[in-house]
Amino acid sequence: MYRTNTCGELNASYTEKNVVLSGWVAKIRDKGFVVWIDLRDRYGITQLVFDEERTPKQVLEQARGIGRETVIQVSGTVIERASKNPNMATGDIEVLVQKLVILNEAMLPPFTIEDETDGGDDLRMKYRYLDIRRTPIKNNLVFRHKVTMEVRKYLSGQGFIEVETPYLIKSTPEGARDFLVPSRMNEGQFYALPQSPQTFKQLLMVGGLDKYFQIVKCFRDEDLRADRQPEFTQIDCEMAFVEQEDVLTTFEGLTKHLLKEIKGVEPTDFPRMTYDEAMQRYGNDKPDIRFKMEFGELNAVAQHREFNVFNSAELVVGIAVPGAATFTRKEIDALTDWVKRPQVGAKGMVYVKCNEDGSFKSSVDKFYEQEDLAKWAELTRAEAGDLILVLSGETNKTRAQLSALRMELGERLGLRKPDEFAPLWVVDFPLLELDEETGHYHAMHHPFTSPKPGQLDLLDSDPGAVRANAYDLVLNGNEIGGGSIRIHDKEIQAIMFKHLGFTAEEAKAQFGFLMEAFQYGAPPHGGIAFGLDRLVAILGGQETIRDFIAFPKNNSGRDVMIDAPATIDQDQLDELGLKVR
RNA sequence: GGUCUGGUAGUUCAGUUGGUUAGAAUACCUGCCUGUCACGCAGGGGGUCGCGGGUUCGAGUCCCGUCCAGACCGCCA
Repeated sequence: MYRTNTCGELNASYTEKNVVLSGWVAKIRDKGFVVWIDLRDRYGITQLVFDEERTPKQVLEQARGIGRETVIQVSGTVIERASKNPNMATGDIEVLVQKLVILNEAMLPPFTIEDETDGGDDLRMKYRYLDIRRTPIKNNLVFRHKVTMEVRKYLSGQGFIEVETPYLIKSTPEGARDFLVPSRMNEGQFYALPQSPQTFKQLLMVGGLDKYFQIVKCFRDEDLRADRQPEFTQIDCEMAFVEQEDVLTTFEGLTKHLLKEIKGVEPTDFPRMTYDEAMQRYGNDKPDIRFKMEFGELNAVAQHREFNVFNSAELVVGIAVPGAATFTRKEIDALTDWVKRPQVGAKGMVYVKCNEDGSFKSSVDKFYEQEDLAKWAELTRAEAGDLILVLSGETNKTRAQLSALRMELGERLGLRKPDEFAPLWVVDFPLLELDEETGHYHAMHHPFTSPKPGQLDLLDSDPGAVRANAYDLVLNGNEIGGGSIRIHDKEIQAIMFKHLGFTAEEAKAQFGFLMEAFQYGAPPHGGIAFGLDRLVAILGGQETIRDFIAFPKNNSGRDVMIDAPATIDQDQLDELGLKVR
């Protein structure tokens, strides 16, 4: 028997009991007459004690020579500590060791296995199995387990069943790039790994399963970010005989359940905002509504003077930064430089300080009267002591720039509190989006999304104006879920494909199986998919998802631990009929 | 595809205007220490300054190229 107890459970009630513990040597404190070893396992740390009076001499010497991260097994007696440590769960006791067995020696680890490690990200990823020994990472993985258990519990309780769908499927030209898998038995042909189980879950609805979910890996061969991995996990859901309202209600329920069970918070009903409103008020389709700083459009009160920058702009829009009138000229210049960086791309920035005495001091005093600036303050809901920042230019770009500035300031001013949760639904997304490079429209969500009733005719006259039965669940400035009511009619699906630039032949080749299924009695259906990694990270109060994934990829899509991707043998290539350029 | 930041001891970092033998902390090793828990004290070992080229009397420092890492833009139906 390797252990009678774990390193996290012993306390004063075990005093005088004989126990066997196994774990890793986290730390040795050799005080001469006495040696302490912190023994660590998944459950916690228990202090082992060896001394000159009570420990066999040979065991004491053994303890002195042991290295960090060695795996050991000890037998001994639980005793009350002479000096207790109230900061640890097992701090009242220690184990007086009589026998020590080295189960496996360890090389010196390249970084310290402590909560605040000295290891950088690169090293931690290379030795991820050591990183996982650290409490913060271990806790993140346990936390993720809790979230997925609650998801399964809740959805199962609501009558959903979990169904697995295939990972080896067919490549589709739309959307993200596919990861491809060559088929040995069908030389020259390839499977693709699914970007999502979209069509399969729709076919499950045609199959009559009615309520489906799956916690499932999805794959997209696109560049990574702090919150984006090439393989990631979705909570994928679909329901039959539902309208948008049914889906929103069901998954607002799931989200509330998670917030309650995981974070102990009970939010009110989630606010809803149309896409257009979100863009107008926050310049963003996933607004962080934990803080205000809402956009104020200033065209009407800023385009009647001799300031040509504003007069020639499609949009003049500002935000009021709370309490920021005290910013120095240097700080404002730095902010101006920040919005002028290529990543943001603003040409310049106008500021207005709202002084405590009700007067205004701005960078455009030469052009505007105090009463003009008072109107700006009114429209941006600025109060005395605030700083109004104004950008101008082409509408979409300017909104994106001001939104980036708003998020940055929210971050800097500490308004994006990780323990506060502000969910909302963004609804009525556009059905189509114009690709500025090609001049073609493509589906904003995906090609199976249904347009709002009665808007089919608009597809020809004004495609950009058609709204979809599509919705996103937004939490703290992150899209954590998105879905739609799907098309379940073959004719409408055919019209959609046509507007997306598919010929009838292409549509049949790519999605003929789906169109065919629709002819055999497809029920009205819709669903949603949550990004589990992102959801877990946000619930855990962090924005980077890597520490909530056991073995994540780095910035360039590499697994630096196993060193993948890698080249393969010529034999393997030959067998697959492949030639590498 | 692009923008920016970084790469110096096992690790995390400092290194001024280009100037003598490249430092600190931590980790590691040795010794001491009668209750530690970030133990303490004394001593010690440890460097291809990412790599290649250039400028210079002289390069960790400046220039060019390149590789690696991170953040972001594009991209992510």
